[in-house]
Amino acid sequence: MQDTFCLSVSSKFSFGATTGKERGLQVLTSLAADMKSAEEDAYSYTPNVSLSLPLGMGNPCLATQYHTLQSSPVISCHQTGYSNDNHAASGYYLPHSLRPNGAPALESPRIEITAYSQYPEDEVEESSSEDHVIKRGVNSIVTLTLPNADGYRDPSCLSPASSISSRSCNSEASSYESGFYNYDNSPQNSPWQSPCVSPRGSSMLLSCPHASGPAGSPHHSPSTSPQIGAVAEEGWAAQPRGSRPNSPSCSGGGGGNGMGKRKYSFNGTSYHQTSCSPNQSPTPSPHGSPRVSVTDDNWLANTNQYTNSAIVAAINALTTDGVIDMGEGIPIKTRKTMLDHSASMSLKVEPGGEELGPDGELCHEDYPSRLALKKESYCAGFLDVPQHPYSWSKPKTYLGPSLPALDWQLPSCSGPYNLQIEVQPKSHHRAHYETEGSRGAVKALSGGHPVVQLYGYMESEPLTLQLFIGTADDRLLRPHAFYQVHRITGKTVSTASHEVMQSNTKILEIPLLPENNMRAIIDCAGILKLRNSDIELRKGETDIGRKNTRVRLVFRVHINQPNGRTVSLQAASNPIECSQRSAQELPLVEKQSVDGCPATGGKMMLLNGLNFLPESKVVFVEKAQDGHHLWETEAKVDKDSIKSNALVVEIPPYRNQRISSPVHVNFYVCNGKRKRSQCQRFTYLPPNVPIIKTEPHDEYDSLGTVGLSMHSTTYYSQPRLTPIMPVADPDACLVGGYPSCPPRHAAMPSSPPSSSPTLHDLSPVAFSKCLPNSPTHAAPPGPMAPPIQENPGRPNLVHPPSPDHNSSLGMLHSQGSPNHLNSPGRHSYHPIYTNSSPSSSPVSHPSTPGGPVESPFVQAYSPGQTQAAASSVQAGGSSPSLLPEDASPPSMAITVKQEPQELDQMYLDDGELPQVKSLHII
DNA sequence: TTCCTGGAACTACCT
DNA sequence: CCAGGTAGTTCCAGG
Repeated sequence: MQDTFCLSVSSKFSFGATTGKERGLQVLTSLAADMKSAEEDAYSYTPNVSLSLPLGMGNPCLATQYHTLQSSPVISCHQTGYSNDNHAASGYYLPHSLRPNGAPALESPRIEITAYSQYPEDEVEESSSEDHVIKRGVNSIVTLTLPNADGYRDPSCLSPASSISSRSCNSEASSYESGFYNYDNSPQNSPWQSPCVSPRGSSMLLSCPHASGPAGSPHHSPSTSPQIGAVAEEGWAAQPRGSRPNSPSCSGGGGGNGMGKRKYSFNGTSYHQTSCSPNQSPTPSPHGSPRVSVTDDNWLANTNQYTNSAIVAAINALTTDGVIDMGEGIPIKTRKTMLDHSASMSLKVEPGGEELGPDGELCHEDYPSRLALKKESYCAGFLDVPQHPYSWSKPKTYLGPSLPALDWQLPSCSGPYNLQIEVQPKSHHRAHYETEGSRGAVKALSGGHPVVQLYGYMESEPLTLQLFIGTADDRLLRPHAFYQVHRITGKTVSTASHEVMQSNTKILEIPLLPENNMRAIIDCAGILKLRNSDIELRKGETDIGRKNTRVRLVFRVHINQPNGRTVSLQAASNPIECSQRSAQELPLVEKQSVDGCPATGGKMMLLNGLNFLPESKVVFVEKAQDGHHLWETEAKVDKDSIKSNALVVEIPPYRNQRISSPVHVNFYVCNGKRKRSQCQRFTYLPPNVPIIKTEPHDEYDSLGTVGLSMHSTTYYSQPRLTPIMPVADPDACLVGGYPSCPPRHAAMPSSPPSSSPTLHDLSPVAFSKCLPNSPTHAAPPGPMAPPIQENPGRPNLVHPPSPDHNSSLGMLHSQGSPNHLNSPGRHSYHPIYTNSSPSSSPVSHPSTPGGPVESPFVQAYSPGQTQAAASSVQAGGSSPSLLPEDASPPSMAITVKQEPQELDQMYLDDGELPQVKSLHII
């Protein structure tokens, strides 16, 4: 953590110093390195680390910083709200843990930053209890120069690639680039919001003292963005990419790889890009800002979210102030850039015809000459969006700082609310490159499109459903660095949407209307693939693009509560394979009729999926934590029953017929060397244990009981698990392993909740695994944030968790629960999850811990509670009962930071080693 | 004309 | 260092 801190700080400096592109790069690089180290540390699971983690789950450091930067101003507010009022809440995002720890000033600062990011210092001060901390944080934040950090990642990554391609400009790239800027800009923070919102937002903010003043500043908010811009610039500098040209140049085809080698020398160029990018993104910003003001206002009025947005806006306004402060650390140049970007980038306005005029104009204006070319596209993008009854005008606001970072793990249900994916997306969707045309929207197996519905929401105000592309690996769910959601427009698209950049992640915002039963058909979301080389060049980026081709659609909804709190729910889809090749060659197991059976085996299991061949084999394997194969056997496949999409296998007897507790193993379908499906979970049960059937949708429930994996979920999750397993403790991950998860948490240290979040990051893997639903998600660990956020200034309230399901559970599910999707109704989640959740919860969420059901949230908010909860959860939750094995300490004891989850598996299978960045044994 | 798609060529990298 | 294979990225063409 400390390191992290230092890093961040350094980054700032760098920033300041960085004026020089190259230097900036270097700095960035160094920072990145630091960042990584920090992350690793976090993973390592040091208390301190844990703290850091909260910031950026996936990329904690970076992300965090980003947020921080952006958020910094905001943060103060939030904190106020959250932290002050809710310790728990704060913990939630913030690292209570820190406090618990006694958190050194350092830590606390970070955390807060990360979590909310964005409060004006003033606000911070206001915050009472945590104020001190917060202030520190703020200060630190300011000092941190978060912006820089942000800049790093974002800029580098996105901008480069995206910016380059013309398309990129338009679509994703633009978004990307914009994203950079956006990030900061990110609606929330940024600019546009602030502008629009500000007025109302201010009012909103009023609730939060902090906000008040600032509101006016909204416009200023951009200032905040500037920071970002600065970052971005530098980052960009790193990458040259003029545009596609570069990439292509790199290689004809494979160029991408080569790109990685691209040198910063280009930076200068990149710089431009950066600037450009902003422009591109600008569209958004420009539009956004102007429009926003209008729109936002409307929104605010209309939606709760707005409320949030309003808050955000207020924050932004404040931020502005804050920005200024921050500005100190940042080079003037940078600031300007940032500002611009922010403005431009922040939002892409879509649709609304309303915006069209303005947007288009704005966009053009903002854009640099270069952009001009692309401008059209951008603008077009905005304009294009089909109108809906529902007007988007102001959407995004809520993105604001108050909202949890994208890498935070959130529950899918809380109290009466339950966000579910009613219709899951197909397991394969070929993502398109910026150099390609769109490959259309993600589709559902049925041929339609994914459907998401929010249950339990009885208000008349529409809400905004956020969608972004998340990872599908074992680690905690977080925005996928190599993929971005791509907004699809056209006659065939019935759902309105608009893009927003948050951090480096593009978010598609879709209206959830009461008249539609709070149900949205996701026919407007495609997936953009970013060149690996572009992303890997980002500072702070630790993930590897190669074979990291699985993603999940992550949906979020933020519901404002009468008490001022905001309930944030998240649901992640089943994994989606995005590569052309794998989609054509690799077998895929989508469903398994049985999750487990007695050790004697002999039962038949039906597998549904894709690419099954007559020569397909089904192999059951059991790996030790260290990855060693303990057992492997080929199951008998009923050749006669093999179809491309289904096959029947006879479950082989387990090596030990006398197991006293469930044993988790994996199995996969193999079509040949290197052509094997992801590992699926399977549990051998003691003779007297009832067999659980996986039913496609309900599984969770059953699982809950047994802790068995969920079928569908399993599919992908397993893979992840697999990787993890080898490394850390597979078991933990294993479905059955849920218990294990808890243990981990426990192990995790309870580190104070605060820390926990961070920690979670580490543990995430485990979590993810644990979480049946979304293996991927695993929301886990660390970052799980309580579903409910308190608004600034508010006391910590506890939300009654949803009675139905343990809120905590729900939360867990949400993320992982693609399965859930199927059964919309099912809110209920398995306690098991809860257990798992605990793990996750421990950290951030109280909610998670919520295992306890209702109060999870509360816990989350109150640090103390959180911890307690977490621990309790873990301990109790771990459901030792569930699986002794899982409980097996090993899992708990060991925390591994893995790289791309999937990768791990894949690599492992291939012989490639999953990368274990660090393995800590507690 | 634009958007989608499906296929496949190219190239870099890994084994 | 070379060959074979794999995977990422870019192109092309048809609906």
